[in-house]
Amino acid sequence: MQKVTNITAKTLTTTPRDVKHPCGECRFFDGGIWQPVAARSVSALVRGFSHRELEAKEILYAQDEENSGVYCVSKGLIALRVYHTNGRSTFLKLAYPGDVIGIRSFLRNGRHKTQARALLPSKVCTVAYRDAEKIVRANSSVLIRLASECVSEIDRCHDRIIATAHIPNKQRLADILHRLMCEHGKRTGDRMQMHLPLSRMDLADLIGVQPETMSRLFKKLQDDENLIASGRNISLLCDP
Amino acid sequence: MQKVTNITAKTLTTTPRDVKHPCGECRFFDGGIWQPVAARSVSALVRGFSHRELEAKEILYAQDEENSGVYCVSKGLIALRVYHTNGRSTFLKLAYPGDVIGIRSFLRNGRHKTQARALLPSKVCTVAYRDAEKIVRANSSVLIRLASECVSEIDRCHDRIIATAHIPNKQRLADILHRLMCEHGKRTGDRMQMHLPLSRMDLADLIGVQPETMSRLFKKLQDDENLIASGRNISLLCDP
DNA sequence: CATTGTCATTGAAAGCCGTCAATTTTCCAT
DNA sequence: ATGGAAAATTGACGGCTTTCAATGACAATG
Repeated sequence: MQKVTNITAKTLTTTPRDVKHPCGECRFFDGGIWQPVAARSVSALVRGFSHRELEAKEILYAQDEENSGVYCVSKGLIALRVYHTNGRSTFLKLAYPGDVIGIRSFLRNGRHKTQARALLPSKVCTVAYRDAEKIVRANSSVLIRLASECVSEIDRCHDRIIATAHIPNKQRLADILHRLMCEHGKRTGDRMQMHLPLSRMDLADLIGVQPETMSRLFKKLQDDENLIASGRNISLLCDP
Repeated sequence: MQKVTNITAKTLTTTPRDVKHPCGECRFFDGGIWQPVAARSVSALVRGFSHRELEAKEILYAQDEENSGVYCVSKGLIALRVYHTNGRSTFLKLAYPGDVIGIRSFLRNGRHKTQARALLPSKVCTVAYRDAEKIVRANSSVLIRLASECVSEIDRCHDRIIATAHIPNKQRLADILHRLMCEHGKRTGDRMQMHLPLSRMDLADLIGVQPETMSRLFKKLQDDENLIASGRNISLLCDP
């Protein structure tokens, strides 16, 4: 079993000690959560690893569901949202390819506090809880990267808290549309155009207003700024 | 040096290998960040450890200052706040005894994004960056607890984002006053009374409204609820 | 004691947002 | 293609918040 050291192990062999890293082909391999990892942990990674293709609107995990591992978005777009007992909901985060989600419930070994739903056809890679836990225990570098992700998440939360307190909703909507345009838009002349991946209600829950107010914010942006909106088709003037 | 294994090492000896844990006397020792820690890390803990007594209004660390370690509040009350370029500010957190602060800038080895200022005469224990970093590298259990702190912080941020979006400001102020009363109030008859550790402006920045609005919220609470306020002296009816 | 600056309060006007109700549009499955 | 359900829009109105300006309360300072 161990008599030959195979220097191409990473890409070719399948023996337990020399298996291929399951994220090796991923374009987020560098800078990803699972890399670097000790060679002896790669087999655990392989064991716990699984893909999942999601159609738009399909649910990756439900609120209050038990955590079953660490998820990494590899394609598409995932919405993280909390439903409240009074029927309302709050849109907490957009997870793009490369983003890791489910970390909180993984680290506390508890239930998801949010629902994760695909907004676009998506692909998500999962490392099952039991194996992820082993890997984290054996590789403190993975734990450091998980902690870094948490710190970044805290920063984003603070940014949102600050923006909610100090930036008018019209401006916040404009900022969000600009960011979405950068991710999803295509340039046509001096304008950018896209098909919004979010409904008006999603946007309302993201900013924290009622759907009626969201309609009115859109109208104002169409008057003041250089926005053209027809349903989910949006067009914006490019930056000055 | 190593010929006798001293089973009372933790409490008595002072040799490098058997030093006393600096947090041993602290009432937050159990459940604290630095416990348990490998015996060989205790000397690093001692080396990096320092107290600091703060008067009210004194600054523990300034915004944009380089992180110099991990701080643990042991007495008093610390306010974490962000100042914005336009002169406004946002009150991000109240740190009570037992709370650990400065984790974010420690984990990213960067600058503080917030200012930490004492609201009451306080005592803060610091583990200097260099030593804290060594201890974390050698004790993954410490890193796990740091990550747990981050997860809790994310939860608190989400709670605040949700409350901002869905709970009227008057109610949020009442909730905050109730929480403060639990920490700082003294019972007198069927009422609780306290000296507010926060100014009206602090409260305004905590809720995200202007000082004028905070005044009016106070007035409404005095009309509707059973609140009596005179300056920083506050009195509330106890829970039903 | 007077002064000064900060904090807190109050009033008035204007703007923004929530709610309710009605209507129109869009989306999806038949 | 078409009918029905869900999403989105619109109007009216009331309530809450901001802004600006002025005033009052208080503590520190000379």
